Amino acid sequence: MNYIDIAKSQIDSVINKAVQTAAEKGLIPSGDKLNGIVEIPRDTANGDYAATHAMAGAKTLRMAPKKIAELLVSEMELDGTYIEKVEIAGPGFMNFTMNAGWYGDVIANIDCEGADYGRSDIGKGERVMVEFVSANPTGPMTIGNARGGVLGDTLASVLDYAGYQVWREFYVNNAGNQVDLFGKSIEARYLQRCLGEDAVEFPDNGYHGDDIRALAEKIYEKDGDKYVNVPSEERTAAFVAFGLPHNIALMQQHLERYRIHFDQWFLESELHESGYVAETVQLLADGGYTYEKDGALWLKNTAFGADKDEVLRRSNGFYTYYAVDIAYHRNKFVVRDFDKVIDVWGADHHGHSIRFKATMTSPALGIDPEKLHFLIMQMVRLTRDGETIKVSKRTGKALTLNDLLDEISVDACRFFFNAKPDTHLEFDLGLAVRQDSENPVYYVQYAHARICSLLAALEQAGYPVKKACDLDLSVLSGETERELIKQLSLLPEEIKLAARDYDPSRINRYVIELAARFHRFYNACRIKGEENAILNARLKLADVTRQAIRNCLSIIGVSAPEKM
RNA sequence: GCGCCUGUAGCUCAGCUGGAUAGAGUGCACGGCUACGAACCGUGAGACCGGGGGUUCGAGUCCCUUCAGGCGUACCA
Repeated sequence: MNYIDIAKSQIDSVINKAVQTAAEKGLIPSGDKLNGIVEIPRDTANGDYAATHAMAGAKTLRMAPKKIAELLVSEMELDGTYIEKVEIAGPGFMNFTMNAGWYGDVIANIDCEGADYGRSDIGKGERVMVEFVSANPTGPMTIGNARGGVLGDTLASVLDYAGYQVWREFYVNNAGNQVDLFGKSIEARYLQRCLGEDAVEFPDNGYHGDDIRALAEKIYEKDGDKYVNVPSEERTAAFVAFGLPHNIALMQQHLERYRIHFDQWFLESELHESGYVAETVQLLADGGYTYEKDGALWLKNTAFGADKDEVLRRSNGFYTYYAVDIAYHRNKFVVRDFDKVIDVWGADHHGHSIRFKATMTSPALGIDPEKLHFLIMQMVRLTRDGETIKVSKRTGKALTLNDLLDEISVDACRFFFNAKPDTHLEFDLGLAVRQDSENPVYYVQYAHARICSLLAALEQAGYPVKKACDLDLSVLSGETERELIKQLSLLPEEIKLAARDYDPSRINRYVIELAARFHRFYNACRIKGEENAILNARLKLADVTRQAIRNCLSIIGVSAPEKM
């Protein structure tokens, strides 16, 4: 249950009935619905909820906002609602205060829903795929993947809570140019290992990382110099066949460490081998959306509104990533029939996403482009002592995800990287180690641990937590108590908004505020030693807060420790 | 040049479909455990919301323009 919705809809209907009554009595010109909204005021002095209808209706009713508010309030029927009182303030706000019954029911509801508190069915069981990370298997994952991983995984959890049927997928680029380069890079290191550093030149644009040397070394340990005298093509093929599975297994291992688990690792090679890429390109050609130029096959993407055309098949006969991507998305929608697909991409792909969206409108593909959403996350800026560090996988200077996890706990890392997608995230390496004490994740975890020991201590003293329905929760009328309950009531709404806006970082901000309000309550209100009615009610409040924090941390993929 | 993202307190960032006196955290200065966890709480100082126009009862939020930074604009992915 969403007690925000309940309160808002009650207020909305009370206002609309008042408008009708006033119109019937001839106090206002018409009984049309007024356009205002019901919102939660920042300042608690302005009540629990505020309605703007009187101000919004000033023009159509040709009356002063305050006058309208006075009229409406005098015609309001509050019986049978959660509303305790209505006050008029400021330029014409109608401020509503909820009664103790509402506050009590918020707690009783959480008590009843438990681990499911926050769930809703706005997703209606639609099947949604979240494709994320999808890092090239040519090297280790970077700090950018650390961000994309948390973003995708947490978004998937949010969508799950919002009632979608979620599928997590990793797209493995195990074919194409970069893989060739990968093979040639290992080849060069291998030959250098066998014949000496100066024996062969390292390929232009090759992968310079130490991981490539390590792969060459592994091959040498296993097979010695048996590849020195075989044709280059055969040699690189063997190295790729060894290197890719090795790297993919490593990525899986590191992502599991990062608490990310995919439902599927989809291999690009399958699209080639099944002939699906060729078939998809043929569809576009048959539709008349392609042309040949300089020996290559081009897609008339400008016909779909893009700013440029794209090469689908290079003059050397190989398909481009673009053609393969089209085939992959056709597979997602046409073959696997997902209702919605979200691709989490870095900002360095945003130009591609715009052009790709245009391609998706092609009638030849049979895809509804509205079902595809790109979540573009901005780059992580790595700095050390305020200076920006340029990172590149090719030069091998990137800080890897696994290195990062050696320094920072998974909890802190996941919490830190669950930031708003469209902000440029700054990550200071000098601060990385200190991140432990600075990261707000510990603030939230502390609140959880605190509640756990509190409940344990009180239970030991003979005060176990009771069921909400056996308690008189109306005694929770203090300011810190009510502020905490209000925050608790907000969780289902927050998850809904996070799902709607594809912004799982809302959960971070929500749970920090929830922890803050608990700490405030805890400092202001004693539990032990109070008379039984108050003791039991406050204990219950602490208990449902623990539950809500737990649910949030579970969405973010952060542990909820009972002791710290 | 064109396209996308960003510009809010010293620093890192919130600000929901326009709403009341622009908020946190951190840092700084103070104060709070003979009381359920002080990894906590409270008080104070700190903001021409990048600049300039416009829309209206009302703009950090919408529109135009301008400046600054990031990322794109490959027969790489």
